[in-house]
Formats: sequence, C-alpha cells, structure tokens
Amino acid sequence: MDTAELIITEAHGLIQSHGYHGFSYQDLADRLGIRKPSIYHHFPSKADLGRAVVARYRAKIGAVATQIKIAGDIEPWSALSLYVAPLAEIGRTPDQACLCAVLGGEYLVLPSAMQDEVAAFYRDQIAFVTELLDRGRRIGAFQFRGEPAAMARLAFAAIEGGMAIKRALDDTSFFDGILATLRQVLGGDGN
Amino acid sequence: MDTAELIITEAHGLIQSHGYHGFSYQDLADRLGIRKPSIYHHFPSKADLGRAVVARYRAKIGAVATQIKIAGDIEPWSALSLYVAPLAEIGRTPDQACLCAVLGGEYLVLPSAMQDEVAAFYRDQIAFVTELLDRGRRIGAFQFRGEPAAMARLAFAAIEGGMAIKRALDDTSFFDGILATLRQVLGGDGN
DNA sequence: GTCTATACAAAGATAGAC
DNA sequence: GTCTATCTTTGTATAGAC
Repeated sequence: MDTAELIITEAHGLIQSHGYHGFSYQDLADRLGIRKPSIYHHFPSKADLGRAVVARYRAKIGAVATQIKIAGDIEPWSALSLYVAPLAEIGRTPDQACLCAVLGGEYLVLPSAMQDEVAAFYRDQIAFVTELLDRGRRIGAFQFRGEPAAMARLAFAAIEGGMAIKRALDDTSFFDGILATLRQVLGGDGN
Repeated sequence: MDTAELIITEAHGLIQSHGYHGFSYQDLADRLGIRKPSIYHHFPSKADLGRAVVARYRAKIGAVATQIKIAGDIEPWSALSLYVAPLAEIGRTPDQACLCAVLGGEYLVLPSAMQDEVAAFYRDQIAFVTELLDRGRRIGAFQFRGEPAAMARLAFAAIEGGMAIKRALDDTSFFDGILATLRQVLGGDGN
C-alpha cells in the first residue's frame, strides 16, 4: 500500500477515537514510524488530510449502498442488513464510532472542506435509507406509518447517536440493540 | 450572577459550538472581558471547568425529569412534551446542540471527570425515558412493541444523533421532524 | 478577585539537505 | 520521499503584585 493510503488509514483510526482536533501530525508520525515533515509531503495541511479521510470513508460506505442499488431487487430486509453491516461492526467495538458521528460534534470548527464531506455523508446516507424504506414498504416488507424520508431521518439519527453513546456507556451490545429496535419499528419481528 | 456562574455559562456556549478541545481560556477571557489568569482563580484547570459545565447541564435537564416524576400522574404525552421541550429548543437553533451530543464525539479524549458526567447524563436520560415509556404504555397512552428500555435507547440515540446531524444539514426543522416521527412510533398520530 | 509577566510544551507548518 | 532543524502561534498553567 502506498504511503498516502497508510497515512489516511492511520489518521482515520485516530480521528475516530480522538476527534479531528484531538490528534496531531506528531501522533500520526509516531504510529507510522516516520517524521512529521514526511507527512506534509503527502498532505500539505491537516485540513487536506482530514478531507481525504472523510472522503474515503464516504466512498467506502457509499459503495455498499451503490451495490445494493445496482442489484435493485434484493429483498428489503436483506438489503437493510447488508447496508447496516459495516456500521454494526464498528458499533460492536468499545472505542470506535462512525467517523461522521465523531465529526458531527466538532462540525462547526472543522475546516470547510471537511464540513462539506461530512454534510454530504449525512445527506447520502439519509437519501439511501429513504429509498430503501420507500421500496420496502411498497413491496410490503416494511410496515410503518408516515413518510419514508421522516423514518429514514429517525433511523439514521439513531444510528449516529447510538455510535456516540455506546462508547460512554461501555456496552458493546448497545448498538446492536438500537439496530434490533429499529427493525422492530420497521414492522417485522426483526430480520 | 457571580463570576464562576458567568464563566460556566460562557464555557457552555463555547463547548456546545466548538467542543471541549476547540475552545481555550483565551476565548473565554475575550468573551467575558477579563484576563486568562482570572479564570484560573475560579477553575484551577480546564478539566475542572469542563466538569462543572457538564454537571450544571446534567442538573438542569435532570431537574425537568425530577419535576415530572414528582407530579407522578401527568398524562404521558404531556410528560413527554415537557421533557423534550428544552431539547427541542436547542434543536431548533442552527448552531447549538445538546452539550453531551457534542462531547460524545470527543468522549475518549475527555478528562475522566468529564467522562463520568457525560456517561451519567446518558444513563439518567435513558432511565427516565424508560420509566416514562413504561408507565405510558401501561396506562394505554403509548402503543409500541418490545421493551420500554429498548425503545428508550432508540429514542434517546435519535435525539442525540439528531442534534449533531441537524447542524451539518443546516435545517432548523430537522430536529422537530425527528421528534414528530418519534411520537408517531410511540403509537399516536403525534401529540 | 483581578491583573502583568512569564514559563513551558505542543501544534501547524516551512526550508533546505540528502 | 524522507530527513534535521527551525519558526511561529497557541494553549495550559503559575508567580507574584495590586
């Protein structure tokens, strides 16, 4: 893997646990076993690096959604499980959280390029969940009242909020519980 | 109002928008029109101040819950509205968020006294909502399936998550929408 | 209780050699 | 592409006068 990619990976981990303002190029250099100025060769400023980290994460999570959309006829409950899988994995760890759940707290003091990426992430995800819920209910798989868009916002807010809360409560099953309750709300007895 | 209280108030505002690591005693001094060392007279360290800010917020939100519990026979939908009112007010602003929604992102790099306060806040709130939902369903006001505790966790996660997301989406009605959908999930057509 | 002055460390960043 | 050396600013904090 090339160095830039390694830097992004390590930075992702640091932001996820420490926040954007909670990590420094020095932390990064220590973990990578290189010197601070070497990082500047790849990312001329911390804001550039931050933007790259969120952009890659957005692309990664977005790719899952895209694959589900391409195979347009996946059974809605399965599609939901597929979509939620990478988030659930993060949710089961004691110290990680969705990158954008962490950055949401710092939003107003983020470099503007990062703000744009974070906002785009939220919008993408809510749009995808909206589509999924809409189709699922039309087909008869989901049963909930109200607008799919409204339910999607609730679901996504709970996912992001759950990520933040579970670390403080030190309960690795907290997030899975949120997901299970969400499934129940969507009308089945779960999966 | 005494100076310590003024400092806490100003610090609360700064943390709410900038996060704990995003504000300094200098920022605070500028806003208060005093000098940095004067703040140290009241709060010997930034961690002390941070703890005091969260403690006061926790007491404030907790007081609402306590009042509702004392008057034990309030109609559940009204009790919910009362409880949610101060949060809804924050939610309607473009740049504020629940203090603990912001601090959740920074949780792992918070001074441990602050971590304790934040975790206690989450626990308090979830416990209160659990009680409220439980009683409400017994009485027949709410109609949802599953454990009250599970539904309370979902509701509270959505509240905290919604606070963070709405700032990025720059949509002042986003949070009210979350609340409305939550009411719908609890079984009525809203209020 | 508030001030001036200052210590000390860390952060973001650049210059220029290899 | 990575290094050493260095600059500048900011952040947390203390000493001690008023």
